[in-house]
Amino acid sequence: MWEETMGPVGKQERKPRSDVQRNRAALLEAAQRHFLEHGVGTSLEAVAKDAGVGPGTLYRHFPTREALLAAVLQTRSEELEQRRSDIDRLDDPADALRQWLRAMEDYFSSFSGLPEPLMAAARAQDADNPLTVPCHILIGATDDYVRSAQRAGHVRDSVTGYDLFLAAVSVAWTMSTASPDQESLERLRDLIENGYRESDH
Amino acid sequence: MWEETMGPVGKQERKPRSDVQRNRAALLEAAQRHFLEHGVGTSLEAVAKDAGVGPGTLYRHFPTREALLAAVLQTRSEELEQRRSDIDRLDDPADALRQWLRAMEDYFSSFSGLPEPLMAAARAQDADNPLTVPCHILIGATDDYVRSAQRAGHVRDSVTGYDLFLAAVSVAWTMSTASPDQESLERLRDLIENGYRESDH
DNA sequence: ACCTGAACACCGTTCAAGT
DNA sequence: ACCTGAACACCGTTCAAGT
Repeated sequence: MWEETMGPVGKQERKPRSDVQRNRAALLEAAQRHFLEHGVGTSLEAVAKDAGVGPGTLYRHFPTREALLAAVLQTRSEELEQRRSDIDRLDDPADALRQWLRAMEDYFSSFSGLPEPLMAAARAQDADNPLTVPCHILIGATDDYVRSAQRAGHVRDSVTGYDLFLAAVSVAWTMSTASPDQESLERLRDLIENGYRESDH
Repeated sequence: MWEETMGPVGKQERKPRSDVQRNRAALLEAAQRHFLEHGVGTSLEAVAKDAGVGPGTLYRHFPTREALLAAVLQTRSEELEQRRSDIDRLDDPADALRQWLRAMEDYFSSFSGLPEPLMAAARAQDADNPLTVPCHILIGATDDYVRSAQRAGHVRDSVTGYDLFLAAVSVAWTMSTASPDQESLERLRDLIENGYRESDH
């Protein structure tokens, strides 16, 4: 005695049952809180309990930890998109690239342990990984900034957006794992910047 | 009815019971195999079973996963030491530094997942972490190579051994997590080398 | 269709009982 | 002193039973 899907097309357009919407929202809210407090490896059982649902409900909504993570990251992705439109107003392409790399670092630092699954999703092979999409968007954006800075003669021709994406994830991972002092962190960023910058600038 | 420790000094000098030696050796052998096959996060229960001892015996010998890991890494550390003495025979300090960084990368790639606990141990605060000792040795060695290359004018003055240690661990982590193609890996290494190299060389 | 929660498997860690 | 293995706690994941 339940509603039928409308047509042969895969996507059923509307009418998610109200409890479904409520459960989904509660799961996302609880998951975000637990990711923030205990990192991306937090107990999913605890998330479900905190959302007031059984573990089965969590798995029905989000079949894998990555699926849940990707959904929770949606908000952060929108923040990053916002920041990107600010960066795009800058005149200096070298400055834009630098700020974009910092913005990505912040994004990668949203939850402790986030660099690991993101890095794993960055390889094109994992097409079924829900985190692959945001990764590829970021790689593409980085590539835009890199090309723009290259046209202005600020960045070596051999450097790609993928390279600097990898570097940014690495820095975020180093930050969260080794938690180096501020000076070391600055020197690490300088190292990378010197690495991609064209020498005569 | 067991043998007493000899004096008030902490370390009891000799005579570990023969079964103790055997158990320790079996644990190390099994652990190395499991670390190689399943990474540093492998099941300790399985290691104990494979060594033919109960879980309690494993914990008695190696109170933490890091302690077991540090003991298993001993062999690799000796290999690295050997490689170091080869590198020390090189004339070009820049070449020596480059080869040393590669040697460290190989060391960090001994087992999948090794970069994570090593990075965590690199911060001086974790003095009780058994992995801190090998880390500090490596950082010190890297610093020697960096200074030597700096004296020859090959490396920027602002760069430290710690920086390049962090970079090497990051590269190893990127390799094992994102497993990039060979080209990306080369470009990542180039990025770092361009980052620490003095421009006029 | 969706939810529930019991059930299963697996693992880390401890500790009382043995020798 | 050292070993054993049962015992406890915790978690991921599935699935039969409900609505």
